[in-house]
Amino acid sequence: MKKYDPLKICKEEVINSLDSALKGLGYNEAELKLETPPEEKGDIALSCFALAKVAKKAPQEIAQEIAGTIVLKGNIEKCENDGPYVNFYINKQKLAEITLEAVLGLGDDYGESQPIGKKIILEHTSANPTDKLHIGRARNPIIGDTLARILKKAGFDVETQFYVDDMGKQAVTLSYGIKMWDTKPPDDDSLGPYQYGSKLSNTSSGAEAIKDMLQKLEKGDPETSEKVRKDTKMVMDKDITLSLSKINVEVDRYVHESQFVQDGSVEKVIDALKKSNYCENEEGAFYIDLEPLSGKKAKFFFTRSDGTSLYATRDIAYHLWKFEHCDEAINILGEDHKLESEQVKVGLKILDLDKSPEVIFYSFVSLPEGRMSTRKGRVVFLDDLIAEAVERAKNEVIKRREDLPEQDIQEIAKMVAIGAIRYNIVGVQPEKKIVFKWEEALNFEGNSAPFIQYAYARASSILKKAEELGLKEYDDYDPSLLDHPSEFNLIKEMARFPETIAECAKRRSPHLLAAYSFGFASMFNQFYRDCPVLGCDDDAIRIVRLALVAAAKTVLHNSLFCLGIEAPQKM
RNA sequence: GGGCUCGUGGCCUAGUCUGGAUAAGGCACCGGCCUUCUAAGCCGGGGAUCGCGGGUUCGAAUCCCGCCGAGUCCGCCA
Repeated sequence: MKKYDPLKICKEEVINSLDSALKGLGYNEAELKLETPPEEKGDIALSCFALAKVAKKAPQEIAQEIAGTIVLKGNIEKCENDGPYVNFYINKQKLAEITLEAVLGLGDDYGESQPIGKKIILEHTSANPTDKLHIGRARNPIIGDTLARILKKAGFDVETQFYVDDMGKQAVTLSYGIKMWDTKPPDDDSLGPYQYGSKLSNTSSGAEAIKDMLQKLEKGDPETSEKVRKDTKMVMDKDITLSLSKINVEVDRYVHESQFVQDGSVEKVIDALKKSNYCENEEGAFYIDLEPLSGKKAKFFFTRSDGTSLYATRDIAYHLWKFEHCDEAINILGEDHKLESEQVKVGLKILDLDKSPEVIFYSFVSLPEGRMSTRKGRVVFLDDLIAEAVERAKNEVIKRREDLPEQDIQEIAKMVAIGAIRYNIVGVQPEKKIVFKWEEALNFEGNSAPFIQYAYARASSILKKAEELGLKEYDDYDPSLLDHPSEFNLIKEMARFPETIAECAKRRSPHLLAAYSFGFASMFNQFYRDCPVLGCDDDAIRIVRLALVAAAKTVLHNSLFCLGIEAPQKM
């Protein structure tokens, strides 16, 4: 497996020679942490501060000793002492050889790890099926889908799930809004069915009707269940699943909340929680006191006084089911769900489950005017963002490529627009809040998806022209002919891809992949400037550069794929 | 008021987990590069008391404490 990870091969060689050198010098218990030195100071470095502490010697001295005794072999050609550091230099031609072999040999599989044999259920989005998605909620599928793609590449068996809330007050409110629409439509035509139901819930008759429907729903009344299912499905199909597919997000499984009420598992959760020592009762409603269990000064109500369940109660049943089907569960949730998530974790612990979901919380997206609010009409919907992005991208394409037919322009505009949206959101750490600005969300240059797509299009264009020139065979390239720094920088960055994927998966950090992809595209652009491929007058060099371009194209493709961004052949 | 999160050039972000080599990019600004594979690109330049104050350490953007500012939660809502 390690032969698929060129950088790892080199690092292991460094570790092996360090091991023997350190043993020879009497530093037996050393734990070796390798780092990446600044440019021009080699490829792999060992800092000797930790050793200095154990050996009670100056780190400079130790570094010097190591550099003096180390025996190098394989792909490492040089080792230098620089102050408290030992810097290792990889043989550039050899790195080129093993990297190109790995990338060209594996193609789309380059960067992929062997199957780990672990199943992860990754729940994301799970937006209320009451309304269309706005850009704040859109952070959820973008983080979730990207992470799912990365985890798959890293060897996990991943299933993504969307938890459809077809129970509870909001679902009933939607249904009631739709029901009343026929009898007496709202005066205010800006209201959607959910907002209408919500408005009616402020009247005593509305509140009464909703409460009545809710009880029927929870007791499994067939007519009510059927209506709510139908109404929520309508919103899911029309407003949510469709929007998600526009940004390249396909969810593997939609899990309905009602399932857990109907199969009795929610009832079992309630019974079990009631037996807990931390359970208390307030006017007929049951709750768990969270303070002794998690230090949070809050009451976790898991039934209403009429005995019906609450959201977190049902979520516990869902998680019990989840853990019957996976080894690890990851949830992507808005930061407003922190307490609810804590309730679920506490509930699972009370029910003696030793597993707990790992949760990634993201901060809200706000507008420059302030927090988004549907009620105040201060909101940007995902569909509108997409439409605007496609429109602007189309103008950009037309500006540059008036030669292309309408259909190509449209396709490229779509790829660029969706890419820009996804990249812009996934590039930021989830816990940082985002203030939405059109010019940033639709940024098409610099650190953006189109920058990466452009590098891909350039690589594609070279290969296509090569083929037209009859140069489609470059299997017998000779890596030893490479010697330009831009070629080696590109190779080095390429060699880092498998490690990057593994790191992103381990840290559950999709934003690191965005940064890597941008850096790699930048390397490619520098190579493009410095090293003519088709125009190269030496046949053999042209061949090896073609191989390099093909490999770069593969890495760009694999990066973009994991980011859920399409790779255009031309733009 | 209490809990959790965030604070890095004019603006946006990486680096924080795991403390180490001159704090890394992008946008904007200034100056260059299209008779050679797509200028959505490339090269150069200016611009940072890493919110503030203490502490730990040979060494702190990074770890600890306090303060200030912002977000979020503290519903028999989801």
